[in-house]
Amino acid sequence: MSFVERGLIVRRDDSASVTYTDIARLAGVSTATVSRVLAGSASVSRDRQERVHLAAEQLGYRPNRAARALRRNKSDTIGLVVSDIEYPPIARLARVIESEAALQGLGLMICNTDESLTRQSFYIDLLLQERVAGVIAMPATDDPQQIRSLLDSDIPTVTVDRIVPDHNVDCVLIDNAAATHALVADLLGHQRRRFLGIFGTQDATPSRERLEAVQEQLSTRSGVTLSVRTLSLGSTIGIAQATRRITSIVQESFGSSAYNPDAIICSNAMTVEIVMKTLFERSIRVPDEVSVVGYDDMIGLDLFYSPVTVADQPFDRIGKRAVELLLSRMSGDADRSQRIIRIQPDMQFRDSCGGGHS
Amino acid sequence: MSFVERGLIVRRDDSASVTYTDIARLAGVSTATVSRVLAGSASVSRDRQERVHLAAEQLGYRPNRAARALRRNKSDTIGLVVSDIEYPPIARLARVIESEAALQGLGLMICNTDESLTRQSFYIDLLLQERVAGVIAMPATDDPQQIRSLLDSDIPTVTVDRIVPDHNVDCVLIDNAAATHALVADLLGHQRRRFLGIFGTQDATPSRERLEAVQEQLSTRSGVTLSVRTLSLGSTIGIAQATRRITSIVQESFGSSAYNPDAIICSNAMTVEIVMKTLFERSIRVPDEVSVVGYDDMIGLDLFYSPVTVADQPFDRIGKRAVELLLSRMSGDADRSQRIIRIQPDMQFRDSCGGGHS
DNA sequence: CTGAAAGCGCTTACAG
DNA sequence: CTGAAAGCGCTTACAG
Repeated sequence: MSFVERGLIVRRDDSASVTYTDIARLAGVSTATVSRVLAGSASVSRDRQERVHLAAEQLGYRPNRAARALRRNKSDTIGLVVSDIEYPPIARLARVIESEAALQGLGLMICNTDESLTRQSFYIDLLLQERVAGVIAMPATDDPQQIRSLLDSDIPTVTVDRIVPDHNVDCVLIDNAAATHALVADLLGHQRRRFLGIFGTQDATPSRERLEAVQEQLSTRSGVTLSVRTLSLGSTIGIAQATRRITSIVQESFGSSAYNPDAIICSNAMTVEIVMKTLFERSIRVPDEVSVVGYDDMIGLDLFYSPVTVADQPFDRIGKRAVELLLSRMSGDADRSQRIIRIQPDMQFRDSCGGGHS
Repeated sequence: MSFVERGLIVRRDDSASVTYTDIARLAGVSTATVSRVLAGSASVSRDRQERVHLAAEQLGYRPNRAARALRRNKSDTIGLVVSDIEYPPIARLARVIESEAALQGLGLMICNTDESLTRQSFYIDLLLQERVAGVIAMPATDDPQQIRSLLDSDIPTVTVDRIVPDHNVDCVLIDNAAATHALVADLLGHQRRRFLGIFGTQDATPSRERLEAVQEQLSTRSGVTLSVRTLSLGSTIGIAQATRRITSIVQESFGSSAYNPDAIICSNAMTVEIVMKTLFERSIRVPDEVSVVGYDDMIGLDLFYSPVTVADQPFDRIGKRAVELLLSRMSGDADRSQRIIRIQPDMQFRDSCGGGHS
């Protein structure tokens, strides 16, 4: 072990670990050769290759990722920046990305922003300090300024779900217009005429595209009305308050002098959940009195008292594509234009729309 | 910037970053002093402290975590080893741990094992390569041999949910006996007499403790029967096959010549979901014909066609305690005996048990 | 309180 | 194909 010959000035406080020096000595080669063999890079004679591999194994060599990262100014870790890992579709995204990253020997660092721009900046800074090899992000907003330091770095970045207008970031997201059209068509097919749309922040791609699509689709219909409520950025109000907000939107929408929608479009699965709960508590029957549809599937949604029709975002496929794009950027082709990949939604027609898919 | 004076042998391929050398020069101090100031360690004159902080700010200094990790042989990252980040209670655990870690400036690396011992070993090795500052793990089994290299390292480790018999690992988990007693008591209160228990691998703490508790509690009751089915370790069969297994357990349990339970105890929320789905598809009414209870709450479970009674594991509190224990281990007191913290379950009595909590 | 200097474990341009 | 050597950006024991 090299510790026997290390200077005495600084002592390691943990059990000595095996280094290239140890392997080199045992294999009778230089550390440069050890590096070449273990990195599988430059060509080394077969004989030496074997000796190095054997020595490494005998000594139980374990690479030191920090040393490698320092030398190469790039770690073998990628960062995942998301709003909320607890949101089931995002958990699925994380799972897929983690699994693909592991295949490349890359670690995955999770960064949960709660859609707070402050936390988002904090995490981007942390990832820059870490010199991560790449970042997959679902930024709180589409604003490039909010992730400026990441864009200005040379760290390959791919966004998911949200298009940041910058040539340096690819994006993978579903076809929100197609998803919306399918949902609205199903509602119209069930003779729904009074729509209530509950959408998220218009500072991010999905809710903006979805709202636009609904408005466009309904604008040509006569006798059909649309009432829209948008929520502000998650961070600015917090989850508890968002829940209260949605609950009150639903409550205010029903009653003798209210809008009384016969269809509610919810921009995500949490909204679906809150809406369904509020309707249940107020004994407003789904789908008899009102249809409910949403975006994003979630485990159990098909077992609700009225199974909910949704346009699922297939985050397993989205995650895989995102990793593909990221790896491609990581392996060099950095100076090209922005790639935007659209994935088709996975429609789940269930009873909440009116039963018997139209 | 220091790049102007760096040797020419190796060129940085990215934009030059600010280092201690730059700060030291601008502040007119040594790099040692810069380190002392920015690490907030040894005492430095107020005057120099200010100059260093000012210089760091002016230059837009960003620490290099790899360099620090290499020098200290320990990174500012902790590892989280879990079976499946997509399982909602675990997603919550990850969220809490991530949030607590961020408060300490620690990154969180996610390791998803799918309960595969191979993947578990792979990830432990990765975390060792990373020289993580600590690990919180939900190991696939209680067997210390499976995480031997982690235990043999000097990396502080805390387990969650599963007790690994080794003095070097603290553990935080719920009081499985109390949870079980509460569930069984509720079932008995609703005159249930024919129990079917579907438990997970007996190689891990929770299912073992729960099964023991059920058996013990029912053994003193006359006229009450218990049929037990246990599933093997997740990895050995995979999720799809586990689903099929549970589905067929339920299907085989009902029919003229079958056991026909009037109460099903499910060892986790995924089992609850599969059982509820199978019963729904077979039109077996809950709770009229059979009660269903489980462990772990999950969003939406209260909106099921029959809201499900569960003993929730409060993973937010569990996660916080785990981080506390880990930080305490990380700050030194490593050579003490194993600490085991029991958290009380959070009972959610709902209709699936028979309505109107007994 | 402070600085000069060594060294953490790798990678790689250079010179054979 | 191979090795000697420099250097990545920090931290810290040592000597003032």
